[in-house]
Amino acid sequence: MLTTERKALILETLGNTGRVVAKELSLTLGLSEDTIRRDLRELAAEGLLQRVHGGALPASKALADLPSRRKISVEDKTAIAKAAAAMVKNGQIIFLDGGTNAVAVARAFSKQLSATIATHSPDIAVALSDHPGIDVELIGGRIYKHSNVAVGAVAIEGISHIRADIFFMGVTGIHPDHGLTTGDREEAAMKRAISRQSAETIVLASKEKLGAVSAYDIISLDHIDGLIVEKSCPTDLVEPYKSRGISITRA
Amino acid sequence: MLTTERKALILETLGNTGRVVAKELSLTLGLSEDTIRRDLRELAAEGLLQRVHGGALPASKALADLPSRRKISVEDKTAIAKAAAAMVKNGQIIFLDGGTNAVAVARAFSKQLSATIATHSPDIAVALSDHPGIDVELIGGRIYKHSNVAVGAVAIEGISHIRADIFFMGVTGIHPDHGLTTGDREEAAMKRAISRQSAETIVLASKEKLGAVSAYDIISLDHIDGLIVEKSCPTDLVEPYKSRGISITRA
DNA sequence: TATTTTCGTGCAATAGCATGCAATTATGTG
DNA sequence: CACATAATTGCATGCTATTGCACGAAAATA
Repeated sequence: MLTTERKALILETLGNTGRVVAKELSLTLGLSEDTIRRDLRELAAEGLLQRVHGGALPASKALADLPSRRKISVEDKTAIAKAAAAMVKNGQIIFLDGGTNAVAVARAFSKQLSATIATHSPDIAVALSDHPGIDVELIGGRIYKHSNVAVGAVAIEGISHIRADIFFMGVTGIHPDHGLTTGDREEAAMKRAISRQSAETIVLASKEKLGAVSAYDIISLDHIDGLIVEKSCPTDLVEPYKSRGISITRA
Repeated sequence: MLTTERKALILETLGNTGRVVAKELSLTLGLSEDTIRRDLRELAAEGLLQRVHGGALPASKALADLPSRRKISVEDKTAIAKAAAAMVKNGQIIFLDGGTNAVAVARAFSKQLSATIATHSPDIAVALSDHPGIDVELIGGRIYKHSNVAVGAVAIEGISHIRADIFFMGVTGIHPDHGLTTGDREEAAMKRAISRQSAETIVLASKEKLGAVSAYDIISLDHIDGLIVEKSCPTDLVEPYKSRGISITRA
């Protein structure tokens, strides 16, 4: 049995049944579990499936999609979130982006904090609903399913009436030459509009975002004021941003 | 059974039914309660659900916030919700109120339904985020903590630009003489504004609301078109509304 | 208050994992 | 064809994750 053939078979099985188990595969195919595990590891590295203890699950299914994204370095994400949350002072008005990073920031706010959080993400609004000191200003609009945030003309209009002290922005790519980018045009427009209304724009950049470039431009690096990265992030990766006068926070 | 798969299943069950019980899960899945409890604890740590004694509730705070309210006849509520959801036809524009009743309606929409749902409740938006056929139009504004919905001038303004086919309204009181009432002034204003923009206004009235009166008027009975009550509701309680030409649906 | 159910923690057994290594089998290359 | 190189595979090793059980604490219930 050819390796490639076997991998195709694994993916096919996964597609049909929604899951594969390493042990079962080794029995079915008459190979050691080690080989199967190796295959699974490689397929996972290619992003074709999601590796879990005991086997694998589909990579793309909405059900499997979110938990896997969530799992990418949970500790690091909360570290970034804590650092961001600590920057907020009482009485400030903060714009919080959508996305898992931003939800982590919302969760990280101290219960003593008293501030106003503006957001176009219902998830953020829900996450903050039991926070006694925080006023939430929700931006309405058409909900863009892919990332569950409000977008469109209504949302842009809503943003234009708020001026914030800080905008905590999530991105999918930050690159020395190409600046900030994200995978969706509408979202890019939202981020751009929010940034314009904010005194400071600070980017939440988990490791995998540094040096990455996505399809749609948000803004150039000139427009951002700060960058929060993990402590574990290599110095040379952030150097290009530091030299442009962007303040780096290591969380 | 893979651990990850199991956790996904728990979350799915939670999404469908609004609650999970540790003991039931252990029986269903053939695993010890310890394992289930461990899963629930971990999911809670990730913020994916809210752990409670005996099981777990959805993470969306405002929904689980009032477990006392929730305990009041869960089946009846989903029956009302199902009846409401069944009234919606493809292509319609629906206004959904905030509150537990309305969230139940959102959950009850068939996966085949293709419609636009406008709402000033982030909880509704989140509940509908994985529904493929539904466009969500979110109304922004200041979030009113008590019930977790957008209120205020911005919200009223947002409503004024949408015209809906049906408004499913939640109330805290419906009375033959005093009409529809609710416990908060801002909310009353929102409901009034939404009702004005909707061709039909239908009230979701679980048993305990009938004959009850709260502090703030919403609108008189003349302005409502339908009433959905539980099947178990005594006939004489709904008679006053029927005689005024309001169509009664028993769920 | 008394009783039962549910929790959380520590613990041990099992299953699954990554890594390095050696043997075998393809794949080039002269 | 001969030889070197690379890929593939299974095995041994030490490590991690998962699970069920026991036991005392906490919470619900009567």
